[in-house]
Amino acid sequence: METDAVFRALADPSRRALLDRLFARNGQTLMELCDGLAMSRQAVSKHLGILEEATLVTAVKRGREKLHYLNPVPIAEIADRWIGKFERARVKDLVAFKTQLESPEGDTE
Amino acid sequence: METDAVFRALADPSRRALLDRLFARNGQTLMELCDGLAMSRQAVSKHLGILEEATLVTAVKRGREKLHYLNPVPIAEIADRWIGKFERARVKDLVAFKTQLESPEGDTE
DNA sequence: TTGACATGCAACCAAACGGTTGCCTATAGT
DNA sequence: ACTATAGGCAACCGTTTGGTTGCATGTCAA
Repeated sequence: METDAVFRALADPSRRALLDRLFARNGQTLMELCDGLAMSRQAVSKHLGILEEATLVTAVKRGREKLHYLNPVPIAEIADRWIGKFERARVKDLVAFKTQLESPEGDTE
Repeated sequence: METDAVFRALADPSRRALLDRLFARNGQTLMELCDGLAMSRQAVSKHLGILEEATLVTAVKRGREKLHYLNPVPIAEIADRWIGKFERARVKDLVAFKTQLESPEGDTE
């Protein structure tokens, strides 16, 4: 897996927002994903292209539309292979504790 | 936590390499971290500044040196709060896929 | 105290990035 | 057949980014 492409794709808040939207409802078209965002269709299309290149999003053409699907596997791989090595065990309890302290609701972003 | 700063800090391969180095041996000085990298000292210093701003690295001055320490908490928090939900999505999808395999007609509920 | 060493600061530069606009292609609906 | 709709492509633009160089500051050691 090209780890770098995944990290760079995740670096932009608009792209993370797009992943959030696909997480909320999978298989959306470009137009649907544009809806409500303060960006041109072409900007969203570029972001989706970057997400596709990082294999975080898979797209299927259906007629004149293009349906976009979230692929969480690369993220999970990063969590497993890269983040996991940073002393997951030692920190796990601390995170749970800190999370509870900071915001019982938890922020998604 | 400023999630965005962490994601942006992680987006650069040189910075991830620096985290790797600190993971291998914690508490290194700027000079030590420069060693072997094809970059000027100032470039490394900038990277460390960005990592510090993202709270991924903590630094302590000791005399004329500055010791850098890896702080894995922000990474673990991301894994927990943000990546975790996509992992759950993956599990869900796998379950759905498996269900469909087992009963192609779909469940009657 | 003088010189070497570790780091900080600021200006500068090319390249990448996020976004726009304009135009083109293909499919759907009437 | 014609028109509206969904999307793609490419040029362009301002800002950020990753890097450099030059100089300043602070600290150790002789």
